[in-house]
Order: sequence, then structure tokens, then C-alpha cells
Amino acid sequence: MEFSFEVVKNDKKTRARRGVIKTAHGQIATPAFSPVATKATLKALDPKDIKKTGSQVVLGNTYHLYLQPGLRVISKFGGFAPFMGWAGPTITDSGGYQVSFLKDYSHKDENDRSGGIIRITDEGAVFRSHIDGGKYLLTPELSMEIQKILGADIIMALDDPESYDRTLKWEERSFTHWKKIKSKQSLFGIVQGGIDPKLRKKSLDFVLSMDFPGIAVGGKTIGADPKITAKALDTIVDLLPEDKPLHALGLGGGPEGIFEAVERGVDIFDNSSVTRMARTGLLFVYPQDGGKRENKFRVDIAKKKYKSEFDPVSKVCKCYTCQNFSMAYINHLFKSHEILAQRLATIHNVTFVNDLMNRTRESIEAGDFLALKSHWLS
RNA sequence: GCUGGGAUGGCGGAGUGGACAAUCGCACGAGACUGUAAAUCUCGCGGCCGAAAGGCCUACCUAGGUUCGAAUCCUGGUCCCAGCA
Repeated sequence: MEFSFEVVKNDKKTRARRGVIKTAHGQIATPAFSPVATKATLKALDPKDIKKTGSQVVLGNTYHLYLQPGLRVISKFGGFAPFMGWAGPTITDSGGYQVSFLKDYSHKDENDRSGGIIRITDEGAVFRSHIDGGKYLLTPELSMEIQKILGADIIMALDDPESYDRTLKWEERSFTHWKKIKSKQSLFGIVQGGIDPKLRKKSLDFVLSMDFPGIAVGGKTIGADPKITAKALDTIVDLLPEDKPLHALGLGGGPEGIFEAVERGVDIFDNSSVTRMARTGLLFVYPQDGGKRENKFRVDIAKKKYKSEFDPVSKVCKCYTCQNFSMAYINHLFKSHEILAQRLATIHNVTFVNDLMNRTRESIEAGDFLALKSHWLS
């Protein structure tokens, strides 16, 4: 097995741990951030940029890549990573998130040809493509088949984030099918249950009983505000195995959310808002730049007050953007809708989070994780 | 100088007797964004009061007029544009 997870150092005071995930495409030093490349592109960045931001791994998406460009194209390239020119480790999500997200576009009648969910049954999710209205049935088995072709190192079980019981059934089928097709990828089982300790524990026990190579935590409580994320993770923190990596799906809350998650044993997480916020002008800043819990460690670069600001977004940040451009210039790029705004902003935010993870790893190694955390959140 | 057309909120531009403080777009302002249908979305945008419902005031170049009622009709003025001289 080319996949392995090893804890290098445990924090003495918390569940934070410094580890290494090994994959066929390279190692991931954990705790790590995986930026999101939903459609085989980390929006606005090419693989060279991605590398320069310090990213170790990227996450692609089953739902989107299945619909476009489709499996024939991806299989020809041997996976979405070679397709996009990314040589490092990858993760794919199962489409489970779309099962709940697309409910917002639920159809009252089957002939509605716009994209959205038609119905969800124990068999799978029947939906229409948002691209061309085509009708599909996504099952746990199909998700495994798709993800096999997408070729990521880490793949996710299909779940229904809004249905606890259905998730259990779908995970079991995901696992069974994953075994059946002898995929060399590492399948992560997903723990649901919100902030309910009983549900989370039951879900975790179920995942552990099947010996998934890794564990993921999902649900809207993970992507919510840091306090709720902490509460949700607290339900399982003492029950986690030492030898399996823990992935937080869609972990939100910026630096505060990250600290709370790492403190509770999260080894790796993805998050799409880091890049999306970049594209809408919200840029992360360090405590030295005035970043704090109250402003969520971010500035809105398009605001008038930055119109003629000579300094970079962050005086601490080593990213390409901060090393070369002023706030005034980036403000101007956003106000004039220049395409470079997207790229420079994304480079900054992704570099920022990766740097935060780097500092986090160093602090765990040095045994002062809580000191780092309190420095940021004081 | 003549002939014709036109002047509406920061800008463009609807409206051509009552449902108009005035569609819409842009700009501007505020907010949101968390396993990405997101270079997106929501809200506000004459002034004052109000949490809101709503109320009051000032307004469609300007000065008058007609009318129960005028951004809309009439008259004078100012300015702009096009064509002709």
C-alpha cells in the first residue's frame, strides 16, 4: 500500500498532532490545508502558482468533473491531476456535498430541466445537471467508479449530509464497492451527526468498524462558526484512533476555525471559501497587520480606504502578491474588474493559509501549539 | 441667423396628465460567502424621522400658466445637439 499515515509528534496539552501522509504522488506534512480545485482548476492559478503558494495537495470534485468534461476525457489522461498538470497528491469529494447543496434547487416536478435534485432515495440521488439539464442517478457505487477514474490519492465515501441514517447505508455500500473494484486509492469514511455526541460517536464507531484508511468529519456544523465547529469536534475528539488521518470537510472559520480544529486532532482539511473570498476581495492578514478574531483576520481590499495605500496587504506575508504589489494596486484591480485581481488575491489567501499551517506544524514540533494559538486569538 | 430635436437622481437612460420620490443599467455604499451552479449573491442608494409599518419635506433646466391633479399640456427664458446658411 502506497498510502500511509504516521504521527511524528503529539502535542502534550491538546489533541493536535504533527504527522505525515504518504501517497503515491508525494507526502503531505500535516496538519495541512487542501485548496479546492473543484473543476480541475484552482481558480485563477496554474499548477506552478499552486506549488508556489506552498500547497501540498488539492481537492477535486466528483459531481463537477463527471458532468464536465466527463469520464472519457479524464480517463484518457489517467486522472484529473495529470489532466490539470498537477503532479502532487490529490483528494476528491464524493458528490455528497452536492446531494445536500443542490437541494436548494430541488424540483417539484421531474420535467423541470434546470439543474438540481429531483429526489433522494436510499438507492441514490436523482438530479439534473446544472450544465445541460441531463438526468443522472448518483449512487455510492457510481461515486466510487467515478472517483477511481478521477484518480485521486484520497477519495470520500458518498454521504447525505442531511440524512444521518442514509449516510450510514451509503458509506457501507461505498466501502463494499471500493473493495470490490480493488481501488488503490484511500477511501475515507465520513462521520456525521452534528453536535450530538451520541450520533457522532455512533457514526464514528461505524466508520471504524469498517476499517476505512482515513476518517472525515462532515456536515454543516464543521463549516460553521469556530465555536460550533469546536463543539462538533469535541464529540469525537477522545475517540479518535492514533493511526488514521482525520480530514475536516469544508472546514471554515478562517484562522480561528483552523486552530480549534487542529487542537481537536484534525490533520487535513479543505475549504473553498479561502479561494472564493479571495475572488471577492477578502484577503487574510496576520495579527501583526491588525488581523484578529473580530475582523476574522481579513481585510476587504476593495474598500475605499485602501485606494491609495502604499503598503502591501500584509507586511509579514512572503507571498508573490505581498512581495510585489501595494494595496492600492490590488484595490484598483478589483475596482476595475481586472482579471489579475483574481490571481493575486488567490495567491495571497492560499499562501496565507498554507503558511498558517506551516507555523502550526512548527509549533507542534516545538511543543508550543497553544502559545501560537493564543498569540493569534488573544 | 433659420429649421428641427432635446434638457429627468453621481452617470446613461425609461416615463409623456393621476397607481412617481420616479422602471432599468452603471457607479457608489453595506453585508454575505465554509466537502464551489460563486470574477457570485443579497440589501441600500433625494433629505429628515422611524426597528419597521409608515410619515413629513424638497424635487424631473428656469419663470409663469392651465388643471381637482403636471416630470408629463401651454407660454416666456436659458443652455445643448443636428441640418441649413
